Amino acid sequence: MHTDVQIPLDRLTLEANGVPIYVQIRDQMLRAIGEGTLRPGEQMPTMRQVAVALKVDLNTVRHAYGELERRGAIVILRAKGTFVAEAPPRIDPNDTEMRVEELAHRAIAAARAGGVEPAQVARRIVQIVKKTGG
Amino acid sequence: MHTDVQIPLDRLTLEANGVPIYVQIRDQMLRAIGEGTLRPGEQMPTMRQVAVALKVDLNTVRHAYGELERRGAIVILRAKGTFVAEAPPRIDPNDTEMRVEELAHRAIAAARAGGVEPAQVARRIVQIVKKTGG
DNA sequence: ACGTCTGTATGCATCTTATATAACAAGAGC
DNA sequence: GCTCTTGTTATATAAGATGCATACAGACGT
Repeated sequence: MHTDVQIPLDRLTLEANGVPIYVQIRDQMLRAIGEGTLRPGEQMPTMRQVAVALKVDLNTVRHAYGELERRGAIVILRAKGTFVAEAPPRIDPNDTEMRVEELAHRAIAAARAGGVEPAQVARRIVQIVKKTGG
Repeated sequence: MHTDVQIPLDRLTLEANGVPIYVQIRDQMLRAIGEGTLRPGEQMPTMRQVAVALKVDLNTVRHAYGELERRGAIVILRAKGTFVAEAPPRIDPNDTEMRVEELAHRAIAAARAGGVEPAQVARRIVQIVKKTGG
């Protein structure tokens, strides 16, 4: 095997700032996916690859990947690997509505906690999506 | 006794994202100080005020304040209160911008993972913020 | 002196994080 | 079939984070 997914492996870093390791991994991966550094369907770095690269325990990486899966960002396939999730089919308009609501509130909370104007984040989202296609 | 320091107290929020509480408090305070919302010499919210406002243990707040002191951001005076240091650590000018970038990308990833158009979430954010004030 | 506000400190219980080790299970390729 | 890779699970251990309760100590205003 040599389909090397090292693109995001090199960017992975850990800071000793009190933030749990699995949170740092989870958030950095999430960002990589949002950026398009990792594209839908693409293989993610192996749990063991990440564990070795960051010198952390396999279970810690699993914790991070588990959260990403619960959020629908990735799909974990036993014995095959983990992959960036494809856009799931959304048929129920009501379901979509609620999801949007929740996502919006989450984003607002995150922005405020980060000392940032939510509207600014919203504008940036539109900007990025417009440029990258969405 | 009423020199109200509630300015930053209202802005304090806690997210259930795996980041330790004391880290969230520490970083939000650090930012408030760095961007001048809390000015040098000004009194900080009392540890107990923060504890009550966030419904968190006093020791947890103390942990956060302890780190702020070690970083030279604040000065703790027993029985008197805690105050913003005269020369608090400067904040990276690009900090806000980088944070926006991070938040935007994460939001995009979260939206797509939920099968939702990021732009739709962005619109809803603006809508909510406009109504609620922010 | 007294009461009240401030930070400081301790003990205990509980949950979470992280590591280390080890084994197990399923797909892919030879 | 065998082997390699991948994720999965389990156990033990240590350290850290959080809460709750309780107490202590110093400064200040009256």
